[in-house]
Amino acid sequence: MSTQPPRLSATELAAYFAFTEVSSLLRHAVEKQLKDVGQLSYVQFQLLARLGDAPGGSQRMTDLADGVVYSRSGLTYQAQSLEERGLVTRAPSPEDERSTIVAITAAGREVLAKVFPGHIEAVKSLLFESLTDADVEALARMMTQVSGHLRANPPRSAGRRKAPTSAPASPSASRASSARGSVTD
Amino acid sequence: MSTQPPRLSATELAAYFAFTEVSSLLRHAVEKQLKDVGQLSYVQFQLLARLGDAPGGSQRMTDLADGVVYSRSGLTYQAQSLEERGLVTRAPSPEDERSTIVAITAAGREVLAKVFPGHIEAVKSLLFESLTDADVEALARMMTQVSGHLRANPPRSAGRRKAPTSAPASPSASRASSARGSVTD
DNA sequence: TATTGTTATACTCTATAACTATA
DNA sequence: TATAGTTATAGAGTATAACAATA
Repeated sequence: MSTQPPRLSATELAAYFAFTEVSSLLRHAVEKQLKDVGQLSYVQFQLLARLGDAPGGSQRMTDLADGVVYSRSGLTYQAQSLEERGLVTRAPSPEDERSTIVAITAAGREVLAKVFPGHIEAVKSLLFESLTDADVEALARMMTQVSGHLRANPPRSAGRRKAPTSAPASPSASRASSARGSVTD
Repeated sequence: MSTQPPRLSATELAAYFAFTEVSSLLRHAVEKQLKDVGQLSYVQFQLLARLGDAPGGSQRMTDLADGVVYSRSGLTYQAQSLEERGLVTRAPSPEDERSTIVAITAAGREVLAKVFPGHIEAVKSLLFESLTDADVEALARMMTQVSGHLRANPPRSAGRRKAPTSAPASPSASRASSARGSVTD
């Protein structure tokens, strides 16, 4: 009824389906492992892992959120949950009293350590076991490439506005600032 | 503290992280598009798409579930939701009165058609745009391989039991039967 | 008894909007 | 006014267990 619908080649379709299936199964398995072994959701694991890597084991809420893709309130929710379990602490930043500094505790590191082996094993056996070294290298290159592309082109609506019917976007300013893939998007 | 922890090579790590990030961002973008354009969750889209491909546009609940990885109740929930919106119908099978046959409706196909272009475009621009044809082919091969591997080796606990501390599970029977990667696992 | 599916229920997660406080 | 974070709240999704009906 309008512009030619975009198409995927047979190879692209196959790649997309298989990619989707793999990531879905892998994610599912990993989530189960994290939950079974460490009572952690995937997001919580990511947060802990980030903190574990961060210098000083701590980060501001905003920086933590960056990349974990959730809403601010979602991060607060998870951080609270982790704090209640004693895996992280939260304290106002001395430098900027508006900020909250989240820091991983020893207990947090323990959980991380407890969970890691199984996590890695799962990834190894599920994702890498059936790939050659060359494949893994190619995969790393491709995914890094795509990932960079995604970071550079923050997916907007990802399916452009429906029929706008009205003005083709007079920039109401405000939005723009979101610059680097902030929390929500 | 026990057996040598498994390790990932630097390349594997990079591949895993990038893979994870890509699949996460892609999934997020696709979910947004499906929701914006067709008020569909990803699962609902998958169900509709399956039905759309199925001969006669219909399938048994059990067969539908197979591969979508959710619990039976979860499928019932989604099927109900789709039925309420008139996108599918549900009726007992004539052959086996225990079974429920789910069939996509014309309205269901319309939604599918409405959602498809944006979906494909998103996949194209987010996943494939930065890859060469050769890359796509390699990706398809790898993912198909891994996917086959995963289907062959249904991820069990994916992270062996913790220290049981108590009774190591006296099998209350019942459970075992789940045989072929059924719904739940 | 085993299988198919639904219901009841509880819980986790996410998102929006309103709000507080600092800058 | 803009930024950082929290709270209140509502809604979607998932899982478990109990259940009903058919095979």
